[in-house]
Amino acid sequence: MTSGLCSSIIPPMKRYDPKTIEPKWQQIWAETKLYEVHEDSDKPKSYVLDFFPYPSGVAMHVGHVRNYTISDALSRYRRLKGENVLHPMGWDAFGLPAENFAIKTGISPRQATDQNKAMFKQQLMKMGMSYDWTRELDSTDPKFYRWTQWFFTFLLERGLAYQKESEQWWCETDQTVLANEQVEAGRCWRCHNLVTKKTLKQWFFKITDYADRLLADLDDIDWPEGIKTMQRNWIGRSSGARATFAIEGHKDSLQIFTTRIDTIYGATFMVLAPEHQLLATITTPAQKAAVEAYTQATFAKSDIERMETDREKTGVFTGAYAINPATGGQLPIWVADYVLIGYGTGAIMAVPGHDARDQEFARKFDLPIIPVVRPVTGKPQEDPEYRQSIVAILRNPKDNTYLSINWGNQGGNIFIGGGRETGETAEQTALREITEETGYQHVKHVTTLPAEIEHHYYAHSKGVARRIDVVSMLFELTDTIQVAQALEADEAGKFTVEWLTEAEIAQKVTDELHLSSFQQLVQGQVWTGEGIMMGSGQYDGQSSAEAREAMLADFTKAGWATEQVNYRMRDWLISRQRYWGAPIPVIHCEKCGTVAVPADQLPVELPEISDYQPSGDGRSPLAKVADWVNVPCPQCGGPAQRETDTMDGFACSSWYFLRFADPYNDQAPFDRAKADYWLPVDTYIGGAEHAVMHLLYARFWTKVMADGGLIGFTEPFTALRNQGMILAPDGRKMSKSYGNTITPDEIIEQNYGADALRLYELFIAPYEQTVPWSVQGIDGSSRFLHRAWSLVQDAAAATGNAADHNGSAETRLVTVLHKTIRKVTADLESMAFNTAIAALMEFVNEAYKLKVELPIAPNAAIWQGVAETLTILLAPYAPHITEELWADLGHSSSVHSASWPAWDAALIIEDVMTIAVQINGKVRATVAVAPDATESDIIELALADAAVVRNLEGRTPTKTIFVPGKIVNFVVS
RNA sequence: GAGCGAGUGGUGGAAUGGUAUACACGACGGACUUAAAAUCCGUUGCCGCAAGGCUUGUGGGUUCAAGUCCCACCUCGCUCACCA
Repeated sequence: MTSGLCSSIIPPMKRYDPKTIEPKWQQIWAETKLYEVHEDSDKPKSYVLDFFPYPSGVAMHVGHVRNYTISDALSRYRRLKGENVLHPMGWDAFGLPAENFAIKTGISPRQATDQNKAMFKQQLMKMGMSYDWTRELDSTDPKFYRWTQWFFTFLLERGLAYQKESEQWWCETDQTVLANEQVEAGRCWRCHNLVTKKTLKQWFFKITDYADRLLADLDDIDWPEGIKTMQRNWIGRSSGARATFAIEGHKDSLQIFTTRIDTIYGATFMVLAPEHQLLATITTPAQKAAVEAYTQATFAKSDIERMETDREKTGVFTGAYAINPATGGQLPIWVADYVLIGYGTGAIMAVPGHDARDQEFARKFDLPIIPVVRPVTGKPQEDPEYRQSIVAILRNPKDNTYLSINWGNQGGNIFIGGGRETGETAEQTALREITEETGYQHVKHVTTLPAEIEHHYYAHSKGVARRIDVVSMLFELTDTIQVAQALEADEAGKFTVEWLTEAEIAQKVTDELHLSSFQQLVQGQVWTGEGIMMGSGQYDGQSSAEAREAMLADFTKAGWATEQVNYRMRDWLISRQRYWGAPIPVIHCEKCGTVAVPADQLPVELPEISDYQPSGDGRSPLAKVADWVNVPCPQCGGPAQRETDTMDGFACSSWYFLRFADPYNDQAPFDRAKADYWLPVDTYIGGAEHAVMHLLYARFWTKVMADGGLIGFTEPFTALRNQGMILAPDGRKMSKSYGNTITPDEIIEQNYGADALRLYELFIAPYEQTVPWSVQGIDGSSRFLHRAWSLVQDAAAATGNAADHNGSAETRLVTVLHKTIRKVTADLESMAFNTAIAALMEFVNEAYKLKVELPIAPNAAIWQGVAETLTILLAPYAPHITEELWADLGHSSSVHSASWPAWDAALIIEDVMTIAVQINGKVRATVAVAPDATESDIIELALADAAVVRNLEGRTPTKTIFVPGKIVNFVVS
C-alpha cells in the first residue's frame, strides 16, 4: 500500500475529548463497583485517608482538591501495585457556619448541610476520585452520632469526662465557649472576633491524663517533624519542683512551681497572679487599696491586652513576706499580671539573676538581683591549662561605639582580652591589655560583672586547650590620646583595631565569651543558661544540673519540696452552647444527679426547631425546647432535664476513621476485627492547620479506646503527610472575599478536563510546598495528555509486524521505557509526583523522536507494548484518558485493575556512556565510552581529549579520581 | 522573642557529595494555513561575534570535587508567644 492510499482509507484518528470520556468512565466505575473494597482479600491492606472535610456553603477551589488529588493518585498506585486499598470519604458536617446560616436565613442546618454535601460530592465525582462511596459518612447522621454519644458515655464511665465550673474563653459573637486550642491570638478561630472570659459549668475530657503517652508515642510515628514539634510544644511538658514557702505571720503557705530549683538561693521576691486566692488573706491593710486597685485594673483589661508580651511589667507589693526555705531569708510578695493563674500554681519565686522576666520586674521596682550561677561558655576540652583572664569592653561615650579587635580569619571581631599575671588585679590586667593592644590610656572603669564567666577554648596561636575564669569589665574612654602598641611577637600585624556600633557587634562578634560579656555588661541581659553554682551554700562549685538534682533530693527529704511535672496543655473543653452538634447524652436529675443516657436509648436526637437564636443566657437554643429538655430520669423515673450543651465537632473527627472500617454496624461503633484489619491509617493526608487540634484529640481517643479493649493499636495514623497550600495567581490566599478563587469545575468546563487538572495539581510543585496557581501552567499538562493520546492511538490503530526494522532505535526505546518505569516507581514511593510526571513527559518527548526512525504503523507489535506500559504508568494521575486508551488497546477490563509494570535492570544499560572529565574539579570535556570500558581505557581516552590536553598545559596529574559511570578528575598543581 | 522550613533562569521547579538549570510555563524563530487558533520542529541562565569565562541569598570552612556537608550572617514563609 502506498501512503497516499493509506491516508484515504484509514479513518481520522479518534479525537481526545475529555468531556465525553470522563462522565462515561465515571458512570462505568460506579456501575462496576470498581473501588469497593472488602476485608476478605489475600492482598496486603492499605488505608489511605484524607482529613475529614467540612462541607461548607462555598464550592471547593483548586487548592482544596489538591489534597484529594494526592491521596487519589496514591490510592490508585497502591491498587496497581496489588494492595487492597481502603480509600473512603465522608463529611464532618456539624459546626457553626451551617447554624449561623440558619439564624440568618431560616434554612435549617440539616437542609443546608445536605445541599453542601451534595455539591462537594459532585465536585469530587467530576474529578474522578476513586472513593468507595458505599462507605460515605456524615457526622450529623443520628446513625453516626449515636456512637459519638456512646463514646462520651464510654469516657464518662472511665472518669475521663467530667463537669467543672470554671472560667473559660467565651465568644460573644458565636455565643459559645471555646477550647484553648480554638483561641488564636485572643480571637475566635471561626469568626475572628475578640474573645472574653465567662464562668460556666462545662464538660471536659481529661486529655491531660494521657499527656505523657501523647508525648512519648510521637517518637514512633512517621509524621512531619514540624507537626511533631508543634504537638510537643503544645503538650509543653516541663519537669521541675513544687516548693512550699511559709508566709510570715500566716498559717497559709505559698506553693510555687519552678524548673530551676537550683536558683533558689537567688530568689529575691515572690509573685502571685492577680487571680491568686491567697491575695485576699495576706495583703496588709496598708497595701490593700493598692492591691485591689491593681487587680481591678487587671480584670478590666481585655485578654488580648494582657497577652501582649512587649508590655512593660506592672505589679504591686502586697505588704506580706515569704520565707525562703533554703536560706531563711525574707522575700517580699508582689502581685503582677505576668504570672498566669492557669499555669503551675499561679505563683512563682522570682530569681531576677537568672530569669529575664523577673529581672525586668526587679529593675523596674528596684528589687535586689543576686546571681547564683556562674555562666559557662565554650566547649570543655581535654586536659585544659587553667588561667585567670579578663574581657574588657571599652566604650567611646561620644558616639556610642565599642573598641574591638578584628583578627580576620583567626576568629573575627572580639573585645580586648588577656591573661592575668601574678599579683595583678583584674582591673590592672585590663588597663595593661588595653594600652598594649590598642595604645589607649585614658579610660575609666564603669562596671564589672558580679560573676566570673568560666570559658573553655582552644588557643590556636599557642596550641593549647584552656579553661579560664574571666572577669568581664566595662570601661569608658576619657580622651582619645594613643601611645604606641606593645604587642607580643605572635600578635604583631595580625589584627586591626575597629570601633563598632551595637548593631555591628551583634553581626560581627561571634565568640561566645565575648558576646555573652557584651550582652550582660552593656545590654543588661541575665544568664539563663547552665553554669557553676555560687552563693548557694553547700552547693557551691557544683554544676547547675547537679545542684538541681541534689537540691530536689535534699529539699524533698526536708519535706518542703517535691518533684513535679507540669503541662502547658489543659483538659479539653468539650461542651458548646450551640444547636448544630451532637447532644451531650446526659440527664440531670434532682435526686440522682448527673446520669448518662443508657446505651439502648441512644442516640439522643437533635429535635427539629425553628428558632436558632442562642437563648442569650449562655445556654444553647436547645434549652428553649421544653418537651425535649424535660424527660424522666433513666434511673429513678423522676422529673429530670436533659443536658442542653452539644459536643465540640472535634469529637466526631476523633473517631470517624474507625467507622469507615465498618460503616453500617448498628450494634457497636465498629467491629474490632474489621477495625484491626484496616487500621491504623497507613497514609493520612491533609493540611498543617490541624497540627494540634484534630490530630491530638484523635490520638487521645485512640489511646482511650485501646485501653478500653476496643482496638488493638494505640496510634491512629502511622504516616501523616501535609499538602501545601495553593495560592491564587496573585500570590494571596484564595478566598471568596478577594474574588480570586479558581474552582475545579470551571477548569473541567473549559475543555481541559479533570485529567489535565489532576495532572497539573500534582505537577505544579512538590506536594508539600505552598505555590501560586498558574493559569497558563495547565496548558502544559493538557498538551502532554494530547501527545500521549496521539501516541497511544497511533499504536492501537496500527496492525503491522515489521520484520526488518531499526534495531538500534528499538533498543533505545526499550531502554528509555524501562528507565522511565524505574524512575516513576521510585518517585511514587516517595510521593514525588511532580518528577514522576516530568519523567513521563520526557518519555513521550523521546518516543516522538524515536517514531521518526522506528515508525509506528509497521512496528505495531513493539509500539503496542510500549503504549500499554505508558498507559498504566499514567493511570494514577489521569484515570479517565488511560481507561479510554486501555480499551482502545483492546482490553475489556479496567486499566485500574492492571498490574504495575516492573523494569528490567539489564535493559537499562545504555550502549554509550558519557563520562565528564574534570581538571581540579572543573569540567573541561566529556568522553563517550562503552559501558564495559575499563578505568584505564577511560583515563587514556580522557588524557587524549584535545580540551584536556589544552587545560593540562603540559602538567602531569598528581592524582586521578575515577568515579565509575560518572567522572574522571585529574588533580594538577 | 522562640521553634521549624525555605532561598537555584523572566516564572513553577530538577539535581544518591560527582557534567547545575531536567520537566513545564512564558518568550523568540521556523513549518503547516488564504488567515488565525491548534499542532509539529527548533532556540532560550548570564557576559561574549567567537574562543572562552561566570553563575545556586552573603561570607567563611571541609573535600580531588559543594546547590547538596559544617560555621556565621541576611531575607522570606509558617507556627507558638510572659508557661516560671
